[in-house]
Amino acid sequence: MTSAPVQRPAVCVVGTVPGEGVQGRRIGIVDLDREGREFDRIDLAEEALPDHIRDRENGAGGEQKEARPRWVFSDTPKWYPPLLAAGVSIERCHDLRLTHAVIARSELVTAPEALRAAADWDAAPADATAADHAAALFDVDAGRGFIPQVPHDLEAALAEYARQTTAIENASDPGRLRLLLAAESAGGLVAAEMRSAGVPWDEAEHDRILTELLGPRPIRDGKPQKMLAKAEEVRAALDDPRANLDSPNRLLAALRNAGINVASTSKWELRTSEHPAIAPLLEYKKMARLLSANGWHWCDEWVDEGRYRPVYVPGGVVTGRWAASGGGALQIPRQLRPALRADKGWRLVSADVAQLEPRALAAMSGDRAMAAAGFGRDLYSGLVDAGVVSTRHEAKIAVLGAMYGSTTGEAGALVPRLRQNFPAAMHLVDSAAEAGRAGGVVSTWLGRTSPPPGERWQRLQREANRFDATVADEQRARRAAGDQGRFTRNFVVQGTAAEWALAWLADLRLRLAELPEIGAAADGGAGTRPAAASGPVFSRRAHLVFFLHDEVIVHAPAQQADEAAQAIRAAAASAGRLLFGDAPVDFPLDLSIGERALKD
DNA sequence: CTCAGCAGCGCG
DNA sequence: AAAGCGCGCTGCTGAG
Repeated sequence: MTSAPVQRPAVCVVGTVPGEGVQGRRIGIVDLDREGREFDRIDLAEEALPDHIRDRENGAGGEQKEARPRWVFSDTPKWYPPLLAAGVSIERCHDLRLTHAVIARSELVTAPEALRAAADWDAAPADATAADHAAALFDVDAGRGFIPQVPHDLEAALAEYARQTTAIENASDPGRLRLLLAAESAGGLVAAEMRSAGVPWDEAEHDRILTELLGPRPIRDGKPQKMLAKAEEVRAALDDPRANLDSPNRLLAALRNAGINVASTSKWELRTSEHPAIAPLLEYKKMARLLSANGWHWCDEWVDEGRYRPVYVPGGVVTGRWAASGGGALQIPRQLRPALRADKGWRLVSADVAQLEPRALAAMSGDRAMAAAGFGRDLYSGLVDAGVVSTRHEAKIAVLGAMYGSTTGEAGALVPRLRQNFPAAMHLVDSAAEAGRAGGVVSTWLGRTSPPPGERWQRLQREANRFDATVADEQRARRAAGDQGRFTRNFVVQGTAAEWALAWLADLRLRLAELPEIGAAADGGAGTRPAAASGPVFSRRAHLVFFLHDEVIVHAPAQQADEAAQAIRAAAASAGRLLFGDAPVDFPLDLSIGERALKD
């Protein structure tokens, strides 16, 4: 056995190294101390990596738990899924691609030049789907449609890590940036872990819902019977037996022929008509949507052995929100929520934050009046009680209007009342909008910076400033400036809310990992869990299975559900303190424990 | 035939 | 007659 290392690494940089031995690819690992100096370097076969990392995480060789290193990865989706598949999870990482994306653009970074020059780090994430077909893409589509990946070799990782470290150290506020980057990287781990664990999904319940609403599953790709019947109902009401309901153009023509005067076939426009064809048509459209987006075909493709495994893309939205790339994780219709169902002997603990974005705004702007209006209660009702508006509905319209930049209609009429009552909050979003209108950038609370307007935007502004500019030129430019202003106005709020949510997620992840593993007996005995559905990492304790902007779902053994709920609450409180210190803003949760993940 | 762009609607 | 942010996905459409 090896003796305990004299020095404990703060950071371990992982990457591929040249030289393919008989055992396949080799992986290098460089240990850095707290000052970033290299003090050990090893290399090993790729197959040996999971065991090596497990040993280091478990403290083999005398390392204490507190001494777990931060693993530096080129791209978490490239390195972590194989570890999870081997039953290995890690505590902390530094994702070079995610970090690069933030700090190459952050206003907090004072010397971004070296980072920006390293353009090969400015790439799309490795995507499981793309990776599967990477070889084919190379052969067939070389140079076209190929998603560039970041470098995965050790030397490139070391060089980029050094550049990033320097940039962060020299930032105007390194602490804030480090907080953001740690949360961002932790998000990368969570996304991989959630995909590995999967959302427990009751396929029979899903089928039951579809059958109830659409009729039994049709053989082959036909339309289900209730949908066909509904279509006939519409055609009868239109007195047009050949009307095509699936083509917007032809549907519009059919509606016109029936004397229904609408300019488009969208929902809100159809609702204005009283014609007897409208009600069944709206029902038909809803059915068609359910069938195509989350019907049987979707279930076949995305649900396997009782687990729904969407692909998450952390940092996929410019504001810092996550995106999805496959499986539609961000748009599961509420109709289908009952299909989320805990395994036997387990529970789903679901929690969402009430009015996260306005709370983030109150906190970051230090608006004490707004914070007080929401403290310990529904923020919208708080606005009514404070006499700012007269109904909860008005409060919601006004607050959303303030954050989105509404100027007309009901929202436009209500926003000035917020400006009067919450000057600090409104000044923050108004300033952000002004910066955007002028072509500038804005930053979130922790330092994520908005992308500057593009070349098209700059051209429109130039054209409007020429001596021979037409009225149309000026209109286009003004319009584009307004759009950019509303974007930056919303960016600071949505982005800061996303930071709070990431901090919540990161903290929760660590708390859940501290919960004890339940014993084999407590696992429920025979047949309680689909054994193949998730790896050993997630089969014995509460773990995250779903995250959607301001909402988490934890799958927990029944006897651990209360502890999981407590962890969710504690993590929310911790996230608030971490970001906003002692600011008098709270982030109350709606939390429920049950076999299903039903809200309300 | 492929494919980018759009409409429409789901989510926050 | 939909105003006002950020997304993804599906199916239709018109162009090549």
